[in-house]
Order: sequence, then structure tokens, then C-alpha cells
Amino acid sequence: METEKEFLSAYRLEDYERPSVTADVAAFMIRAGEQTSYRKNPENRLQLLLIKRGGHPFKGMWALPGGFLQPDETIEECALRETFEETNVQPVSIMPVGVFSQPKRDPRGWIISHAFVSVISAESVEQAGCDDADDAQWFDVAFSEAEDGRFLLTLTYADTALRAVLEKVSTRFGRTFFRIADSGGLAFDHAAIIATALTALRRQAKNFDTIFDFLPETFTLTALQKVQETIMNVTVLPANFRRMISSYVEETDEFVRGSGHRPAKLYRRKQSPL
Amino acid sequence: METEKEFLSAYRLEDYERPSVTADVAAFMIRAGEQTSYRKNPENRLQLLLIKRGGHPFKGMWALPGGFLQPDETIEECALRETFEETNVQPVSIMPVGVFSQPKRDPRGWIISHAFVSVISAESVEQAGCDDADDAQWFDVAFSEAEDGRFLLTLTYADTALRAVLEKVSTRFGRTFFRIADSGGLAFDHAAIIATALTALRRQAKNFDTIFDFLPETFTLTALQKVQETIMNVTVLPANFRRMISSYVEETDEFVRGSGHRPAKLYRRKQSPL
DNA sequence: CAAATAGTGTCTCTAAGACAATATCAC
DNA sequence: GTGATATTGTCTTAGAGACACTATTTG
Repeated sequence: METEKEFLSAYRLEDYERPSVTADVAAFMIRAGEQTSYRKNPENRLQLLLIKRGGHPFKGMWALPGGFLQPDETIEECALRETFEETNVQPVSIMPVGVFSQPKRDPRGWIISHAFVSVISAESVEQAGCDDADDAQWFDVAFSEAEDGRFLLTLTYADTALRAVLEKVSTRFGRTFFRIADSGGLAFDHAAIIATALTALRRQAKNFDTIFDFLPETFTLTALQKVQETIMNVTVLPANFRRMISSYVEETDEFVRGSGHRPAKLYRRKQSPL
Repeated sequence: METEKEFLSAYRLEDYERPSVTADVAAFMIRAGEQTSYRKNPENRLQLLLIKRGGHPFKGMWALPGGFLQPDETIEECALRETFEETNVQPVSIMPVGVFSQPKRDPRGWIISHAFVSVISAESVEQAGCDDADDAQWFDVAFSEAEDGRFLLTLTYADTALRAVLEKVSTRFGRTFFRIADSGGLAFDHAAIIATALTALRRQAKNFDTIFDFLPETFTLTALQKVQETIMNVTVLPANFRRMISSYVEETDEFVRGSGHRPAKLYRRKQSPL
């Protein structure tokens, strides 16, 4: 009778064919726009980090940052590592949004991708000072449903505009994924990954779970509301937002001053919401 | 200048180390218990399919059905294939519940597991007639929080009882995963996978998404309510359940007869809930 | 004071939970 | 009729959305 030890020493995983495994990260940030008047608050834009591919395949096209899983790390650690390598920022939180394993999705061969959303505050990106590489840029994000039921994903940076068209496929369990009708110049199946990531991000923003990660330690309730509105692409009445968020935040003694209007109290996230 | 075609023909994925990739499936079913009186409705039990391992490692221990990803399929197709191979039933729906990629989780080597929940109706299992293999059994499931905040997972079949103890680790995005304190005789990290799968299943059952898959085409509302109560481990007042479910179901003309009490109308799932 | 945002109070409506009451069958 | 489940109606209450109103600052 063979013992477990004997079995393991004779076992060869190499006898089976194996795929390469990657983590790809949709890193989002919210960038404050220009101040149009001395007393008006700035508009916000949701931005996504893309990398210009320097090598084949899809050379010169834009893609999500990502890389191969290493033997000594979990897939989450891989996603965090890749994000850090590209932005110099350690994200507060990442969320898995799906596994993309279509056999022919990568021309290099059998590669399955684990997609993650990560959320980064504009403040930390500025501090890290990694906002100027030619091959890594933050793109403005627009994502909405067209009249024909298809979804339009538009990513813009300076005079570069990527327009992808996607078809929503609803599966069971309230899950949705997207089929690419037009990749809009994005590499691989990354248009579908981005759409899936955005959908997941929006669903999470509903219960105020991710919105804090876009902001510094302390923030005004209006800034927090703007974050949620930017992500969800909706507007809420301030009175109602304040009531809904009240159990998740706590006051500080600080105020924002010099803004041309009534100063806003700064809040911080409450650790135990209930 | 190298063309993309030239690049691809020279590219060798084999130069990088690659993991083996598996899909493991937590297949759930609801089994009707014994009828204690001619007029009382039977109790339900939530059951989970486990396979007794015939070879090393963890020889003789119980594990989730699963297997290696093949080059011509997606990870979802792999999960469906594995479920079908073990039960002879094609599940209506599967849901991914997580990727388990701890480097040392499998003694055979670098193997990352993609966990899925699948939901099967007792009716289809009986029809498939695959309910009698010695090495594949449906275990009764109990999963609840102890006083010390840890979670107790108990799987019982005849005189076999597996008792695992888990610690809940709450991560961001409302996600939770479990650390194994005592595997209770389950192979690999499958105790944690089962706990994660159960948590995901319960969350889905809240919005009536998966509960239909446990039942045949037509069903009584009481049966549907029992399914939800069995999964969620709660009780609801019938009047309130009927109101909540009403937009998801539609009446048929059929009734259940011969039950010793007022006959119940049969319903079927409505395709477009709104 | 004007412009702009910060912040509060309250009305309505919906949906969930509790509970009471009635309906209908097999025996 | 009795025991059991099926089914309907209504009361209460919590929470979301709408809206009106007050407060505070800078130029």
C-alpha cells in the first residue's frame, strides 16, 4: 500500500497541461475638475488607469495593468502588487469581479485572467507622484446604456478617445457580463472586463462600501455625495444623502474654510456602522 | 521591426512557471424529509454533495467534486462538466464564489481552485438515478454561528459526521471569507470553500434568485417558502412571503390534491419579474 | 447684499413585519 | 366536525424620496 508521502513524491503536476494565470486590475480614481468660479465647487470625474502596451500583442493599444501570478502569492496579492507597480499606491481595497477564461481570449496562448477593481484616492496618487508616465494614463470614464439596449463605454484622455460597444448578458444570480461588439481599440477582452468592473463598482457604491476609498481620511459630506453620484451616475437630494450616510460617518471638529460660502464640517468614516 | 505575427510565433508561455487550475463545486439540493403524519407537510433538509477521495492526498476523506480546467473550456464550463460527471444532472445555474489561491493549499503543488455554487432540484437528482454510489453522498448541512463568534459547519450522512470550525474574516466590499480552525475531516481547504459558498447562497436567496432552482417547474408557494427558510435558516410569516414573492411567480390552473388539507395552487416562475 | 453651499425639519409613499380572520380539503 | 394547511386583509412601522426652509461664509 502506497503512503501519502510516497504518492506525493511520485506525483507530477507537469503531466497535465496548465494555463498561465494573470490578474488584471481596473484601478479607479476620482479627479476633481477645474474650479469655474471662486465660489463654485469643482466637478468630479471618474478615471481609470490604462497602460499603453509597449510590446506585442496589441502593441500600442491601451490595456488594463496586470501581470502573471507568481508561485508565492495569492491572486489578490498579485492584483495588489500589479496595482502598486503601476501607481506606486497601495490600494485600500480590491474586489474580485470575475474570471475571464475564454480559450481564445489571448493570442499568446492559454491565459486566464482574474479581474479586480481597486479604488484609489486622488490624494494618494498625487503624493505618490506617478501621474506623468507616457505609457500610463488616467482616462475619464463614461458608461451608459444606448437606446438600442447596448452599452457604450467611452474612455478619454487628452485627444485619445476609446469607444467600446458592449452587449449585456444577464446570467443567473443577479450577475451580468458583457460581450464585446466593438473593442474600441482596447487590448484583449479588456473592454468587457472594464464594463464588468464598473457594474460591480456601482453595485457596491449603493451601500456606501467603496466610496470612502476615493477620499482622504477626512472629507465633507458633499464631497462624499459627489463621489457616489459620480460613480453611480445619478443625483440624490443632499438632505436624503445625509440621512442615509449618517450611520457610517462621524463628525470631526474641523471645518473647510475660505470657500466663498458656508464652511462645511469635516467627517471621517465610522468604524462600526451599527 | 518585429511584426505581431513574428512575435507570437517566437513567444513561449512555457518560459514562465504556471499553476494548475481547478474548479470545485458545492452542489446543493433540498431533500424532503419523512412525512410524520398523513396531513402534515414534510420537513426539508439542505444537502451538499461530497466525494470520498479514492486516492492520495487526503485519501478516504470527503471533498467537494471538482477537477482540472481543460484548454478548450471556460472555468464555468469546467464547473458544469464536473457537476454533471458526479450527479448526471446539468445544473440550471452556477455562481462563482471565490478563487482560492493560497500557495500551500494543496500538497500536490501549485494548484489554484475556483469555487462555484450549483443548485439542483431533488426531482432531477432522483430522475438521474445517481444517488447510490458509495463514494458520492449527499450530506445534511448545518451552518451557524457559535457563542464565541466562530462558525460551526456540520455535515452529516448516516453515521458519518464532519464538524468543521471556521473563523469569519470580513473583508471590504461586503465580502467575507473563512479561515479554517478545524477542518473536521474535510480534504484540502474545502471547509472554507463550503462556508463561503453557503454564505453566498444565503445572500442570493434573499432576493429570490436561486430558490426556484431547487424545485420542479411548478411548485406551491409553501414549498418555495420552505426552500427559502431552509437555506436562510430563518422563518417568515406566510402572508408576508406571499406578498414579497408575488411579482416573481405566476399562477397555473393546477392544484395539489390529496394532502389532507386545503389544496394548494401550483405556481411557476415568471420570466420577467417587472 | 448676493451667490453659493451647508444643514435641518417634515410630509408622503412604499414595503416589510405582525397578526387576525376566513377557506378548503381528507379523514 | 377536526386537524392541518392555504389564502386574504389590515394595522403598524421604518426608510426612501421630495421639498421647503434656515444658516453661514466671501466678495
